[in-house]
Amino acid sequence: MATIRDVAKLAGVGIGTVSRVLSGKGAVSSKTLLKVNQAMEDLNFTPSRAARSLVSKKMNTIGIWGTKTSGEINRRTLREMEAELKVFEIHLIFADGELNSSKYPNASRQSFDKLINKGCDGIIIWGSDLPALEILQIENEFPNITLLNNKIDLIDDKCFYFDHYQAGYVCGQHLIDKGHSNIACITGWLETDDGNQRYQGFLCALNDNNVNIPEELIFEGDYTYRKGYEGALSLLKQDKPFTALFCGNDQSAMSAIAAITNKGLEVPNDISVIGYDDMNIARYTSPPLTTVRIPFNRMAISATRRLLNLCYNLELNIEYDFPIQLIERLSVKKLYVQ
Amino acid sequence: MATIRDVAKLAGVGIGTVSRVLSGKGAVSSKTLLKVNQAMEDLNFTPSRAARSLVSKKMNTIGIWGTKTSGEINRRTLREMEAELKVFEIHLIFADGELNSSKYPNASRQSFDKLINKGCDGIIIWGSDLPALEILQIENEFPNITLLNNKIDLIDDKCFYFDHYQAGYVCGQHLIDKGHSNIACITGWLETDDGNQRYQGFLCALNDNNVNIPEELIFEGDYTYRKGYEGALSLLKQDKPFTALFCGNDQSAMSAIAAITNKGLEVPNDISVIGYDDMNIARYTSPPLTTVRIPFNRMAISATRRLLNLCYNLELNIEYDFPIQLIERLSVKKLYVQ
DNA sequence: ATTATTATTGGAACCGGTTCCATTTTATGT
DNA sequence: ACATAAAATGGAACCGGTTCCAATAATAAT
Repeated sequence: MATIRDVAKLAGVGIGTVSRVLSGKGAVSSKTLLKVNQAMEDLNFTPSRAARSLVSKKMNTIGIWGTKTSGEINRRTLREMEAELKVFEIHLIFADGELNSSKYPNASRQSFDKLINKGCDGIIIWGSDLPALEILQIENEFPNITLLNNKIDLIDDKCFYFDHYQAGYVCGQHLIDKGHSNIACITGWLETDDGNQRYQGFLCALNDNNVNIPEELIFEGDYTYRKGYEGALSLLKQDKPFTALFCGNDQSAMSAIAAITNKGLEVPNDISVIGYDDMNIARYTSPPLTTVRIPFNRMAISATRRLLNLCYNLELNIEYDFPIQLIERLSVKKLYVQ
Repeated sequence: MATIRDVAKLAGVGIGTVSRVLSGKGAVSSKTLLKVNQAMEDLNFTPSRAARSLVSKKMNTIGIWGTKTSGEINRRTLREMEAELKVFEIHLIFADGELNSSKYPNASRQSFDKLINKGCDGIIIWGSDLPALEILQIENEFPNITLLNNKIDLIDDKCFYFDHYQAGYVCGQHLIDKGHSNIACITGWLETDDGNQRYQGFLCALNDNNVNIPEELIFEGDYTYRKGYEGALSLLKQDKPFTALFCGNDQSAMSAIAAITNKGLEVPNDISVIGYDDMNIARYTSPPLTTVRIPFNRMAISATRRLLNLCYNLELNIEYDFPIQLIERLSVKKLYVQ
């Protein structure tokens, strides 16, 4: 509740001096420094965010935006992002328009305008809901954006993403290396870029090894438990036997395993299953899940830092390379030819 | 970027008039209203949050605070809370001090002061990390708080919680109703109130039915997958056979089932398992998980609304009663005495 | 000792809203 | 038509910081 003028009066100095102490910029003699600090202490003074924002035209707030996929944002990831922000007293808010951009063309664009104008200093755009062209347009007017899990060549230095294609390839190759050639697939959400990429990579691995996969053994999922379960059930019903199953993420892999097990089959003895993400629970399932690990947190942190650099002229370290890693556990088994 | 003065100039009126149009309070003739609205439209005017906050002394932001348990905050819950807030253009921020209050006494209290002074208008305190006495003290100085998953009698109208005791009781009773009398338990995190309550309720049910449970069959967990897995392994190693297992939450139940299965036993044929929470995945496990459903989202929304009422003199509807519900699936089986 | 530099300091002006009151315009009553 | 009440309006003052510059004090140079 104490203002800078209260502090100035108590310390017997001018408000300019207090301001200089606050910012640490500008010369202040050591005696005055002491007096002012004491006064601030005595009055339990905290500078008003609002007043600061008013003059600096910075909200000290950044937003996360992403209509579709942000539902799955991991709380741990958010916490780590916040830890980065807290150092600079920046707030993190959710800038999701619940408006779907395809349903209301320009709606998302408008919500962006408002946000960037008044709501926050920069935005992390999560996922690939917005067409690249629109993002480029936005970036042109408002350079303070960063892309997470999306890649646009023209602004590559603001993009943080994995090579999902390669990760998908690794999964496919792994199943083949283990001797499988009758392989089924429950895809991720194909409306998202990354869902598509991991699927294409997987397909490419099979192709490179001259393994082909009948259409009936491809089930289009959407990353949910439900689709994983239903997908496995549906695949099992086809008249095409398979010994291995690639799932677009761990969630669908887990529920697919449940479905397979509930049908009286065994993983991995009857069917091997490979997931994608390495969720926490992946090591505590039955059987423990073979999957591909994505260092998502590190990526999110770099996206955050890049945005901080953009918004507040900082020079935090950033990384752009996020290697994926195959985690072999017990849900994929070597197939010996009888 | 346009200010209220720009609008006033363009519309040919005074700034007071524009302000009146903005707030909707105070008399404005219909012609001026039209002119002003047109000017705002033309200039794509959005009032500055910072300027508003400066004079209103409201940050239009509320915080969520909770050091320990907030790690598990469900993203869906957060989204629903935000939907409530968005209507009033209120931001939601995380006010977590990562400081543990027991490790740094008063640290949490201080972070509170700062937050309430300058950072946000009110705070939802999640869980029971802070001692009741301290919360009461805080509430005395800063009435704009709301408790989620915590109960303090003196400020009951600001508390939103379940009867975890009763829910625990229901779980215990259910196992007994199904004919079990050799029952093991992997507790939730006993350092949290709700972890304790569900455990005590469970114990009470057994006691009321004259079932007693040897100490060896109680494993102290902490809600994590890891402890669920380790706990089940540890219980299995004791020399005390049991036919049913109560777990403090679904996560530990799931990993306990995995551990049991990996040891070559079957759920529910050898051991019945009951969980707690009804997570999304609970219906897609093998076997599908019997559990108790907690309408957490509804509770969080009421806590949010109550806080809105407090902070901004609103009168949104609130509910205080959140009935729990036993969800019977297949992980608990009726035991027939041989 | 005197002047030129440099360090320190105080405070007016400003950021963009809201509040409030004096003033002008319009409507109502007789 | 005139007095009076009510409606509409303009803008100064303010919220609590930052910025910037003129004024003053301290130090160095001649």
